[in-house]
Amino acid sequence: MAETESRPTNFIRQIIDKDLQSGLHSSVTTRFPPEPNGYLHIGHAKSICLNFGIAKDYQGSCNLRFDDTNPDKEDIDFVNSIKDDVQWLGFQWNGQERYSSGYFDQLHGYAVELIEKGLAYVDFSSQEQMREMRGTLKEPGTNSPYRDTSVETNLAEFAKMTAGEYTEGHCVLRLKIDMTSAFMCMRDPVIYRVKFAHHHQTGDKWCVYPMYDFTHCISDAIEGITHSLCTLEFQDNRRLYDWVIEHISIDTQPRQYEFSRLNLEYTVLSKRKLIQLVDEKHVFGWDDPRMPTIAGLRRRGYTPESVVEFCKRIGVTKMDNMVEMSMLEACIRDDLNANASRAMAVLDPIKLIIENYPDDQVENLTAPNHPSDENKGTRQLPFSKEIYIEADDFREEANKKYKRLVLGKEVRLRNAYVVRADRIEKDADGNVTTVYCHYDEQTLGKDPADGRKVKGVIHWVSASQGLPAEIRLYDRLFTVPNPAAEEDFAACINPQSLVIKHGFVEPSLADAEIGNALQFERTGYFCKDKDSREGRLVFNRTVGLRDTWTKTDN
RNA sequence: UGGGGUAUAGCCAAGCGGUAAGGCAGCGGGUUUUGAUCCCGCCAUUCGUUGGUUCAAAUCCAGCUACCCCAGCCA
Repeated sequence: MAETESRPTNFIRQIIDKDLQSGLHSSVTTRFPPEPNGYLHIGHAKSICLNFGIAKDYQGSCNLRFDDTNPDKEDIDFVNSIKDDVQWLGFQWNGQERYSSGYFDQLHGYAVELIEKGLAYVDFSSQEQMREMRGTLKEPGTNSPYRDTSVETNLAEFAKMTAGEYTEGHCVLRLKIDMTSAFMCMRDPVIYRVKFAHHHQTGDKWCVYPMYDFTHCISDAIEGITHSLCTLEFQDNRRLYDWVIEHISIDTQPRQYEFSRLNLEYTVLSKRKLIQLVDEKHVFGWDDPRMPTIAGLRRRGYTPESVVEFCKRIGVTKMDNMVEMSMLEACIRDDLNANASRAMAVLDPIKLIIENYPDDQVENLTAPNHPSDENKGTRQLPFSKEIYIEADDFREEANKKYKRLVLGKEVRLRNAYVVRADRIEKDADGNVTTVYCHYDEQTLGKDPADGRKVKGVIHWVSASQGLPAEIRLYDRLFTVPNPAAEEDFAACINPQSLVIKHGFVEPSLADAEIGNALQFERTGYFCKDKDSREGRLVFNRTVGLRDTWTKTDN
């Protein structure tokens, strides 16, 4: 595909360049740290490409770490799908995958250390009380009555928490920082809560679980992460990240840098909303081809190369953004134009009968699989007296701008002969059902000998040899560019996001591979769906061909 | 006067004191047995705004404006 050859340059790579030049670091270690509470989406792809891309370009390494500190929301199925998706994108993490839960013992030890230093305390205030004491954005908070509990008592109480002697919500372990800080996250943040939940990695070993802010920075430090990259909403949390690292006995010093998350028009990219789409059955599942998930894009026919290229094109900055869908579509078209084999399929068939063609003759025409890449070879295309053409490709009358078949005029059948439409048959509703025509048998592979010009070319499928197929056409999932900004985003789901056609495809597609990209000429890019069964072909439209005609004229 | 961030074309985005890259989209034209592809051309006298410093400012300074994030025992 047409890749932008230059290496990406962005503010994070500039920081890394500086750190390497100054000798602060001699190598780079990054990490991709998803919480296994859902499937990965295209926004995660941006982070994956950033983290793994940096590791690759700087000869460093990138860890895959599951940030699994909240067993209520997490599931082993999600960790498996995430591993699959990262590998599908073409990246390999350093060694085994890691888990924050793998550090629970160490994390607990650091919590005890902070208690011993008088920097953490067990708080028995209710959640409501804690909220009141936290203050507001403009007013400082007030100290908890438990803030001055002795170290010995705190040690004992935390031990009891850990031993399961307190119920959920009864108490938490908090850091003792500053209840008047302008950073809300520094107002004595909770770092451990009681939770009697089964964990997919640690089972029932724990009934206290550490919070994100306490876990993430320490996990980074344990793994020797040099540059911890996350999204903008964690900018305030960086103060807490640094505070924790500074106050525990650990000798590495990871630094956090934040970049803006991806927003894509006409879809949603928040885990919560995607979960809702699946749970409320607005889509058929996480891998529904309309979903912006990696699994959905894959099933839709997007290639890993196209997704990586997209991430390269959108760049990495700190600016809030809303990327147009056309950017993503351009990436997959670039890839598939170069790499997809061509085929013919008729989505809205009407019959075309060639009256001067022998009744039972079936001719095997040879067609190239790609217009410019001869290495892709050729295929056999059976031609017969009765064929299907697209209903849109015929009109009883039309102006000269219409380059298809018109009654009394000629058109080229792609890879075959020139035909002239003579008469038609209509159904009760007045729709054309059959076009009768004559073909010029001298026009196979060459223009008419008498020099007459035939400007139009239309695709077709032999009626007797073609295979019936279900063809699924996808459109944007939402009717508005920014559904996340709506009061009820689910109310903006596009009712036309899936349109099913029953058409015919050329017989060479009988054993197409699931997911393998094809171009249905003049129509778009497609791939066979996993729902296909013996005798029941199902194709997904990945993206239509660029179309500068139906847009303007018609 | 809570704090933290961000402002360059319709969208994404380079730029880092020396006179506005690139991509997407769009618009013209050429080639074409895909209205695709490909090719050629056009598309910011101006960088949120107002001042200041300078021979020189998108880049430095000050004020202003707009937008995003923060008051989970979520991440």
